[in-house]
Amino acid sequence: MASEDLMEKIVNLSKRRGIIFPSAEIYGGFRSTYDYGPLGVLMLRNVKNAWWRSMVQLRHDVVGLDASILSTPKIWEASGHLANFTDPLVDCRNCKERWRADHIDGICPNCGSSDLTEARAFNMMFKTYVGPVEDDASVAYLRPETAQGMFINFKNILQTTRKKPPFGIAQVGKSFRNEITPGNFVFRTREFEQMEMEYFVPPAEAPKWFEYWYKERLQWYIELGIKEDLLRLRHHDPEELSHYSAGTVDVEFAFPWGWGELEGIANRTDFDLNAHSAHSGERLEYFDPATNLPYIPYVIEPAAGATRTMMAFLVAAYDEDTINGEARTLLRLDARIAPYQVAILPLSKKEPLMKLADDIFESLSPTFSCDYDDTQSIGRRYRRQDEVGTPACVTVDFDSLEDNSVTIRDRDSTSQIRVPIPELRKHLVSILRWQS
RNA sequence: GCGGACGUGGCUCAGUUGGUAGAGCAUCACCUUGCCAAGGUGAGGGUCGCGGGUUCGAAUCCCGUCGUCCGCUCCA
Repeated sequence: MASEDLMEKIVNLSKRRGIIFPSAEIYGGFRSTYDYGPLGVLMLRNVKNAWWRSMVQLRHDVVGLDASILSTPKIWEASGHLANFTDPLVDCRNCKERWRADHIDGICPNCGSSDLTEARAFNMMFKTYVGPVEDDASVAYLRPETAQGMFINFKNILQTTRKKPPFGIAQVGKSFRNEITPGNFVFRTREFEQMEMEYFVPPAEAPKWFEYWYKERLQWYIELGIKEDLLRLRHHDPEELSHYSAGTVDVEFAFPWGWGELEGIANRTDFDLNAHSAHSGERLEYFDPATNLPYIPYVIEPAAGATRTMMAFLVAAYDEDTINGEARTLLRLDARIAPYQVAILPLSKKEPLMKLADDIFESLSPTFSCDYDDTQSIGRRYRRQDEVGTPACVTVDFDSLEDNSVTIRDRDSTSQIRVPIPELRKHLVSILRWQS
């Protein structure tokens, strides 16, 4: 498919089917904000749950956290974000180009003019005031990353969970960055959701775990159905490393406009624990009983964007094919990511067919996210479900009343099987490889 | 932030040289059909992004603003 159309199709589909709406449309829109609709909230939650499952639930060496978004400036002084998230920018009055003030010498590299505006500091953190008085003492920031929550709780978690390195702290939540240029739909927004894990290891083991995690994280996307050739690992050059990083590998996805980062796996060394130790006066270290010596662990951080990952799943799943000469749009989503796993479709609105379909919905909905659709022709309803990636449709027909069986129709192949209603749930669990 | 293009019902769009809005699809109701959409009848839905100006009169002209896309810049 022509890639230039693909993004447009996904944006339209998102709007049309209640996945993602541009926010505040009735007020003319509000840049870089999006609202996740009835299907989008299901899908985004599935992405986050799949991450949590693999990073926390299935591991005994990782625990969870949900830290505060509002945060004291002290955290960001220590982390370096107050200093390093600030770019001084100047504009050239002559040719209108904009430059980083610290990258040029008072002369516009484009036209040679020295008629530049004053340098304006641009900090990417959202600042606000806590309490009734807006003075310097009441300044707070919305966190630009969730990671610092893990570092400032390092001691709490060490003391309450009996964990010892190597161990991790994971968190899913919103972060805020006042990006100069948001865009590409939900790829870069000023409010976004992160899935981050800080994995604390003995310093000598850092390279080993760094490699372990970026390989592990790449596999996660593949395992959830993104084709391998749409993914790649990219090692950062030394000069592009963040202020805290001794090494970074990005997991990138082939978006319609090019490769884009889904996740960064960074070796943050002991930068953060050191910095918070120094600024807070608390000793953020691990006492190693083997050597009788304390040490400051190194941190390997896999940090993923939940919202852009959801978009990657949409892009990767989008497909158009032909059924009986008719074009069809479908999302080939893994059952774990799809908004609905199952749609229950009574062939007719006549009773007692509806009652039977209701009963089936009731029996399946505790296990699966289910949709229910009794409008218009059955073919149209299949197409509707295809379009939002529902992997299985359960069709209740007149024979069901006689043989106590229903049809399961597969999204990808459109093939059908007939199963007895008492065995329906079991069949679906098996077909969808459902695990929870 | 700069430059360019654009902004008409949920979606895709049409609206001639300014005279007070249309289509297809979608949605809803009823009928029909009854396993892979686009049969029938009917219905709802737009002060043409928003604000101001010019004009007897503006979706159509002008200004501002908000938003989208592309390029530049920027980018944990």
